[in-house]
Amino acid sequence: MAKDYSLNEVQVSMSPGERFEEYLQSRGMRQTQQRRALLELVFSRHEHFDADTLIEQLPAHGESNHVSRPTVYRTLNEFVDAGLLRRFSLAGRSVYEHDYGYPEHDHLYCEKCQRLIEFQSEELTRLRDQVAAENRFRISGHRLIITGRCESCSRTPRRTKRKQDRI
Amino acid sequence: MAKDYSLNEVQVSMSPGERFEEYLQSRGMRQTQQRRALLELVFSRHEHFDADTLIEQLPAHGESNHVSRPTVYRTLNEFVDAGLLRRFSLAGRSVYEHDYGYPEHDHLYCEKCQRLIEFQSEELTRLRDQVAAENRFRISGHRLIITGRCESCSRTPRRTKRKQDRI
DNA sequence: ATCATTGCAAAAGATTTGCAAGGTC
DNA sequence: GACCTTGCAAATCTTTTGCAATGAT
Repeated sequence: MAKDYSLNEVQVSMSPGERFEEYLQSRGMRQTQQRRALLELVFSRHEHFDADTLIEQLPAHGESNHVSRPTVYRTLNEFVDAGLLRRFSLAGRSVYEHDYGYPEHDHLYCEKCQRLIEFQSEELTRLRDQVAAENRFRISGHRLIITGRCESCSRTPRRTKRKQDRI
Repeated sequence: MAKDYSLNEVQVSMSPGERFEEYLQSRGMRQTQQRRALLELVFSRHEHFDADTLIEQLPAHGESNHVSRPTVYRTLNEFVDAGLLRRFSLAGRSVYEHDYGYPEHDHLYCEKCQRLIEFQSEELTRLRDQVAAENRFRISGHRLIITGRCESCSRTPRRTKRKQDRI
């Protein structure tokens, strides 16, 4: 299910931390405890996450390395700005994933277990470029989400009624 | 820019109104002034819209055929449920478009003028089905959004800094 | 010392919900 | 008349912001 990260890794010269440091310096911004803690947490694993999930995984309010909610949001925006993370909207909220050093890919989204499964397709890139050319459109990116049920959830009876999905 | 609706129209036996009526009856729900007004407005033109835009286009508070905000949201959910409208998330809010009787398509999204341009691609459907098959994934639908700049916005200098997009 | 950053509280934007009054079948 | 719907107000959820205190360079 999870893609083989190393096989398709894009060549990068800096670690996410180094790249972020450069980003901060170039803008007169500062290294802080909070930014370091979040960078570490975010790049400690390769998963999709939203702001709330990230906050849950942070040390609790009061413990060291805790980061307040507004700062989490602020820093996620910085990561996106710095090209470290990519963001997209799913079911009404923002979902984040690694961007820096990670190959372009798209997703299968299981409406039952809510899991995102990655896949890569060069054909899609070609198709995308062709459509854009036909429409004289200057591409900055794309996002394909195929919705449905993953293999294991297909074996299960119909899902129970849940809050309507807003893809 | 706008697709030729009639050329690719899917064969349908009922009008949106008839279909919605059937949906209501089958669930013991009622025809109301508000549902009629919204159905009429929504199917009077083929455009993408969000709840707020729709509300702006409704008769003002006090005039006949006005519909309250909560009822607009409730009814949009019903339209989606009834298969009349399709919904997706763009820049943090829900966008709606005709579904019933309208062919499957995808979008180019101009980050500058925020316009959605439709396109159809059978190749994409094939690609999607193939990816799903490879992952033993049972498809219910998909959504491809190509972001960038439309032709006319490409001729313009860089866009001014705006609230970050959350595709 | 200067100026960016944080946390708090509060605001803001989108959407939903409880409930009493009103409308539809 | 039964019971679904509406509108209002208020709640909820996600994300942002003003501002005084704190921290980084």
